[in-house]
Amino acid sequence: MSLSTKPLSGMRQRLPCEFRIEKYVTETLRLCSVQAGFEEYDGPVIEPLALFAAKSGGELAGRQSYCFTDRGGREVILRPEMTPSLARMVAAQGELQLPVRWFSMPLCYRYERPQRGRVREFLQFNLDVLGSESLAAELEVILVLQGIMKSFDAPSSIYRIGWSSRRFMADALARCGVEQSLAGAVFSAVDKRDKMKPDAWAELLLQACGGDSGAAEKVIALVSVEALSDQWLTDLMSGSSAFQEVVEFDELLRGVGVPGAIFSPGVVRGLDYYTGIVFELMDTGGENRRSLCGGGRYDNLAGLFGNKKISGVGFGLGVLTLTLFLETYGLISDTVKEAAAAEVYIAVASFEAVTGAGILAEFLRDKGIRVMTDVSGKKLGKQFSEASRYGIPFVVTVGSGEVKAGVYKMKNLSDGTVFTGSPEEITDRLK
RNA sequence: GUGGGUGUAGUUCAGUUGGUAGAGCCCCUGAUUGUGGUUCAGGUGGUCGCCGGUUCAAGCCCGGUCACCCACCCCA
Repeated sequence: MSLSTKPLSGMRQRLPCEFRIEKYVTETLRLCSVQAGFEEYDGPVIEPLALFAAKSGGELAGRQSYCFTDRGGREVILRPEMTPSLARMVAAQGELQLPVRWFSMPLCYRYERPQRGRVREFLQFNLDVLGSESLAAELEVILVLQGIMKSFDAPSSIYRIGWSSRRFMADALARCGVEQSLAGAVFSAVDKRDKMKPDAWAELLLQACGGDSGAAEKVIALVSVEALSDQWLTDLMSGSSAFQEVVEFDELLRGVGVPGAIFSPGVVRGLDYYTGIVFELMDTGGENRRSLCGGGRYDNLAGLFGNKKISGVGFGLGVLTLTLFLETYGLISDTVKEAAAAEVYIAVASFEAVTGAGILAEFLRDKGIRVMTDVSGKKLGKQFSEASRYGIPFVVTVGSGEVKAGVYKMKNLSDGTVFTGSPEEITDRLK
């Protein structure tokens, strides 16, 4: 029986032509982070199960995880996300000067059924500010997110950064008459609003409110609010400090100018550890309905590791979902997709010339030129085809005659012209 | 875990009421034995996902199974 030619379901392997695109995306993300003064970190792929059981969403550590018992009898998990590891790293650094701005590009694992934009092994870009309670941290993080979209030339018309606040919503729900014990269910119902038909959603919400139709109607009104200046809303929330914070944050966003950011009370996010401002980045078109990015403030994440209370704000961004988004809007240029593997191809006329070709290749490489030499041993015509297929613009032909004379012909494949000269002259020509 | 769809050449896909397995692209050879893209001529390549059933005869019908895709759940 022969082995399968496919990798395990949901595990990613990338051919060079695919990897090139991923690298372009990840390098752009890194550049944007570094530009805002963020530093890259990394953590272990395998973590103790308990690290996730405590704080992530319920399903994350349970049904949707790769977990097993290692040879030492420890319950371990292939990390489904990065934030708990980050919290531990920070908690362990007694001397760390806060705040810190860190980012990471970890491979994460979730055991769920693969679908579009969703696989079992995925890169999740993470960016966080830790140790600042100021709304300036939320602003900074959202500005980086906006900067990322700008770097990819994504116009603000094709995406939306919806934001809200957990604290505000908790307060607002109470004021709508939702019982405290039902708040979790109502949150989860609110989160589903965009995915359901209005009637069905209203029914679900009513259930979540424990059948209290008065409360349900108010929640519907709350979630439908589009402006913070809405009279009904300001009346409802008068005297609320959480609402005051939301208004303040809105002023910050307007002050700097973040056209993609829109206050959306319906945004609550699924992860349990978010406490304050939460936000997500959505594609406004129809093709990528999931959020590309989700984030927010968490106040007590490091609490797991002791008394130290560290507040943070950050987001996770799926590299694959982002890439799909960029591709559907044609934002990955042909120069990224078709980047040439080298600047010059050295065609070898006969095996006797291999040495000469190698010497020439080394000479050019020492000058910083990317050189591919033929290893196929096929006839020259085929070698030219090969160079052309790789998108390499120049071909230098090396045979025993050229080696003896020290003079080579270099053909420009785009216009067919031929340049003849010494290695130095060829170098100058290529520079 | 739930629901829907699709499995035919390396790839994208046709394949009529059941009657000899097809096309484009790719690849290989030649026209051109030291010069690519275009063109022309020719060629390689399939256990029709797998197992069973019906039939004189199955890519096609039936049952099962596996894989992949899409959606749900959850989330990036």
